[in-house]
Amino acid sequence: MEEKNISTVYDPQSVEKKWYSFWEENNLFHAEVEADKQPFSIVIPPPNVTGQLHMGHALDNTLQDILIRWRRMQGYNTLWMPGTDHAGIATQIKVEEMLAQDGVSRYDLGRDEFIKKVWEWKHQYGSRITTQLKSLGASCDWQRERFTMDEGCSQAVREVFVSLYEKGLIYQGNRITNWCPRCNTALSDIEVEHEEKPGNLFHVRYQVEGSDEYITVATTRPETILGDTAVAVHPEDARYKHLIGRSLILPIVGRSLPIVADEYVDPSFGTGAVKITPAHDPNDFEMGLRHELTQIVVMNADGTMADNAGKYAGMDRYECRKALVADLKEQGYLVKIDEHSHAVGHCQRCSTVVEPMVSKQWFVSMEPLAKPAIEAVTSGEIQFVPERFTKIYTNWLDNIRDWCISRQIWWGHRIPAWYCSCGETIVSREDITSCPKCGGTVEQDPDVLDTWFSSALWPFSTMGWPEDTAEVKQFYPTSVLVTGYDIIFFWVARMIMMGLEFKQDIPFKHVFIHGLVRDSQGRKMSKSLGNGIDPLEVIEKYGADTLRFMLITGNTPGNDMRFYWERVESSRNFANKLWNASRFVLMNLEGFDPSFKPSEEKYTLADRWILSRYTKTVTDVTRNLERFELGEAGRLLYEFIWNEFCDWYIEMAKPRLYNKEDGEARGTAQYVLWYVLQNTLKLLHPFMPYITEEIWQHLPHQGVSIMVSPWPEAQVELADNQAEQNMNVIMETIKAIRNMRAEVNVPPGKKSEVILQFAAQAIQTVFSNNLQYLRTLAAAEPIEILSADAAKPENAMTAVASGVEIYMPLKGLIDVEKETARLNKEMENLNKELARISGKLSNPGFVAKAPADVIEKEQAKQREYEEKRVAINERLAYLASL
RNA sequence: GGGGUUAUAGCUCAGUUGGUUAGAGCGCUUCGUUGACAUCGAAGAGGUCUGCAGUUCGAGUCUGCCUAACCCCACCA
Repeated sequence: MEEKNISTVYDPQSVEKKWYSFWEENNLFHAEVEADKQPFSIVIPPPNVTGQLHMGHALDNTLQDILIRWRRMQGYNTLWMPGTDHAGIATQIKVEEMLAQDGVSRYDLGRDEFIKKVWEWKHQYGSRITTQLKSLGASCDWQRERFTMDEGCSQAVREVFVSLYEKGLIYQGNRITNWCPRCNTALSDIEVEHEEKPGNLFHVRYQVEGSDEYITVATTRPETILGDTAVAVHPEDARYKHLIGRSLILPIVGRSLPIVADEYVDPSFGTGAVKITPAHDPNDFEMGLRHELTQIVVMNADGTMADNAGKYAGMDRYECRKALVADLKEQGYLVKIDEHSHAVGHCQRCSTVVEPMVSKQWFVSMEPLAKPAIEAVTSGEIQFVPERFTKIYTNWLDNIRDWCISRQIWWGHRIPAWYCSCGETIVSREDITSCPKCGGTVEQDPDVLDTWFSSALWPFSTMGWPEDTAEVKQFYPTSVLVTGYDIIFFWVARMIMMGLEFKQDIPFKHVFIHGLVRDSQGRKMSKSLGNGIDPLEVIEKYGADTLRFMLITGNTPGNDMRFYWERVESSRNFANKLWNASRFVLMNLEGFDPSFKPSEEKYTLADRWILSRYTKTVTDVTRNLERFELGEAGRLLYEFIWNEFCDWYIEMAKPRLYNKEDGEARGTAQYVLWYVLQNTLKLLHPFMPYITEEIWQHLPHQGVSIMVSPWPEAQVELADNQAEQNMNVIMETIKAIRNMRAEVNVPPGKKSEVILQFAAQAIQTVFSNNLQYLRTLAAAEPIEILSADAAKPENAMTAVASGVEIYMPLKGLIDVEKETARLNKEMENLNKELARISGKLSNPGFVAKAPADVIEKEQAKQREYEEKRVAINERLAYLASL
C-alpha cells in the first residue's frame, strides 16, 4: 500500500473538495420516493438569498447534517430538502443599495423593472449561500432545491391565501399597526423589538371648557397631542368624576375634547387622566372605538408630521416634539417633565423607532389556527427538544393577536386581491383583468405578503403541494425541524398552524432547538459589533470537520455557546489524532486480508477489551443520537478514539504487529485494528464526514462511500465485562508503575525492575498471561512474581492496585521520608473513602432500602480498599523500622 | 408585570432516569525527539458542585426559598 507516504499532518484542504464532488457525482444526496422504505426527512430552514453563511447557519446545518447522515446510514429513505428564502425587505434593501451606487432609486425604475433587477440579482448571487453550505459538508438533495418565490411555492402561497380568505380567516381592515417610517411598511407585532430606554414623561394641563379647572395628563410622545380627540378618566375617580361628560380645550390647537370615562384608565398611575389619540396609539385606538371618537392622523408614513399637524406639518416627528414642548412651555401648559423609563418599539430590521399608525392592512385571524397548534404540542404529537420550549411556544399562542401580513414593499408575493372602481374586492387564485361584477378594469393590491407567510408553508410547499405529489405522501410530515430558539414564533409556530390547517397533519414530529453561537465574551455575534467569526475562515484554516466537531461538542441542546479558537484547535487536534492513528493502522496492514476472521482463542485480553469497549460505544453513541444529544455522542467518540483506542489499544497491539514470525497473532491484531477503526469511522462519519471518508477509502472496504455504508450495530457477543475488569487492573498497575518512576525521575529509556504480589490466584493468572503490557507500557523489566506468603521486598517503592501489590526496588536507598509521605497521602485518601463506605454500610436504612447491586458494589469496594490499606500499613511499618 | 435559563477546577463547559474517589478542553507544574502523532506522550497540582432549608438510606442531580447574571414576552399613558 502506498499509504506509507501520507503526511503526518492531516490537510483538510486537499481532501474536502474532492469528496464533496465525489458524493455529488455518485448522486448520494438524492432521495427518490420509495414508498416501501421508511422515510426520514428534514426541510432546511431556508437561509436568506442575500445571506452569507454565519456561525448560526453553520451550527444549524451541522446538526441537520449529522442527523441526516446518521439516518441515511441506518437505511432510511432520507431527504434533506434545501432551499432559500426570498427575504422580502432584506433583499429589497440589498438591491436598492446596489442601484444607489449608480444613483438610481427603485422609483426611477418602476415596479416591474425593479423586480426584474431583483431577479437578476438573485440569479447572479443567490447561490452564494448554498455554495457555502456545501463547503460545510451539508448533504442536501440539491436536485430538489427550492426558493420561496419559485413557481411551486408561489402557487402554494396563492392557494393558502385565497383559501384562508374564503374561510374568513384572512380579512382586510383599517386598524392600528406597527409602522416603520424608514422601511415605509407595516410590520407584524413580532417584528418589533422592545427596548427599555430612559425617556421623559411630559405633564401637560388641559383647561376645562367654561371653567378655571385644569386636568393634567401625562404623555411620553407629546407630538401626538395634535391628534388628541378626548381625555379619559376612570369612572370612579373622585378627582374627575364631576367632569365626566364635560369638555377640555386642547392646548395649542384649541380643539374641544370630551372627557370620557373608561375602565382602562389606572387611577393610580400618573395623574389618573389619559389623553386619547386614536390614530396613533393602540390603546387609544381601542378606546376611540368604544367612545366613537374621531381619528385624526397627524403623522405621515415617513415619520414627518402631516397636514393635520397645522404649523408643525412637514417637521420630523422628533423635531415636532421639541418644538411642541417649547410651545407648551411658553404658553404655560407644560406642568413638568419627569424621567421615565419605558419600552420603545424598534424595527427588527433597521432599528428605527416604530410608530403605531392606522392604515388599511391584511390580517390573519390567529385564534382559530392557534388552538389546534397548541393542542398538537401539549398532546405530545410534536415534541420540543429540549422540552422547556413547549411552554414558551404555548404561552405565545395562548395570547396571540392577529397577524398583519401585508407589507408596503415590492419584492415578495403580491397579494392576490383586485379592486374595482365599482367598489368590489376580488380575491382570486387566478390573476384577473376585469371585474366579474361590472366588467370594469381592476387593479391589483400593490402590497406583498410578509416573508414569513411563505416560510410557514415550507414543509409542504417544497414538496409540491397543493398537488398531491408522491413526495408529499412519503416525506410529509417531516421527521424533525432543527432551528434556533429565536424563530420559534416567526416560523415554527406558523408552520405548525399552516400544516394543521392545510395538511390536517403536523409538519414535523420533533422540533430540535439550539442556541446562539456567541463570541468569546458571550456577546451576540453581530455586524455592528464586528465580532462575528466567519465560518468560512474556520473552514479554510482548519477544515469543515473541525468546525463541525467544535460546534457540536461542549454544549447542550437549547443553550448558547461561546466561540473560542482554542476549542477549534482542540477539535483540529482530535482530527489529527485520528489521522495519525489511522496512518499507523494503514502502515501495519501489510499482508492483511480483510476476509480473514481470527479464531476466538487467538484474541488477546487487549483485543477482547477494545472490542467490548467498541460495542458499548456503538450502543451509547446511537442512543445519544436518538435523544438528540449530539454533543454527548461526539464526546463519547472523542474519548473512545483518543483515550482507549489510541492511548491503550494501539500501544498494546504493537508487539504483535512488529513480530512477523507469528502470522496468526499479527493477523489477529491487524483484524481487530481494522475492524474497530473502520466501524468507529462510521460512527464518527456524521460528525466529521470528510476525514472519515478519506481514511475509510484508504482502508480495505466494501461499497462506494462510507456515507452509504451501514450504521454499525452493537454486538452483544463482543461485550466482555470480565475482560474490561481485567484490563482495568492492568492499566491501573501500569499507571502506578509510571507514577513511581516519575516520582524518582527514572529516565524513560531506563527499565525498572518490578515485583508483583497478588491477593488471589485468578488475578495472578491474568497478569502472568499479560506481562508484556507492563514491559512495553511501563518499562517494567525484569518482572518478578512473588508468592502470596513470600516476604515483601526491601528497599523498594510500593503501590497498590486492586488485588495487586507493586514493588519497585531501587538501586540506591529509598528516600524514606518522601516514600512515607507518598504512602501516607494514599492512606489518607483510602481512609476517607473507607469512612464514607462504612458509614453507608452501617446505616440500616441504606442496607434495608438500597438495591442489592449498589450494596454489593460498596461491599466490594470496601474489601478492595481494606486490602490496600493493609498492604500500605505494612509498608509504612517497614519504613518506620528503617 | 409575567415567564424562562444559568450558577460545577484559573477560563469555557460536560455530567443522560438520584448510587464510581465529580470529568473534559484550554491554562499551570515536572519530565520526554523509545519505529502513528510535539496539532504528541507520561506524571501531577487544582473543585466544601452559589447559599440556606427540605425530600431520601443516599442529592452536583429532585423540591422550595435566597442571591447574582442573562434572555424572552407584555398596549400602564
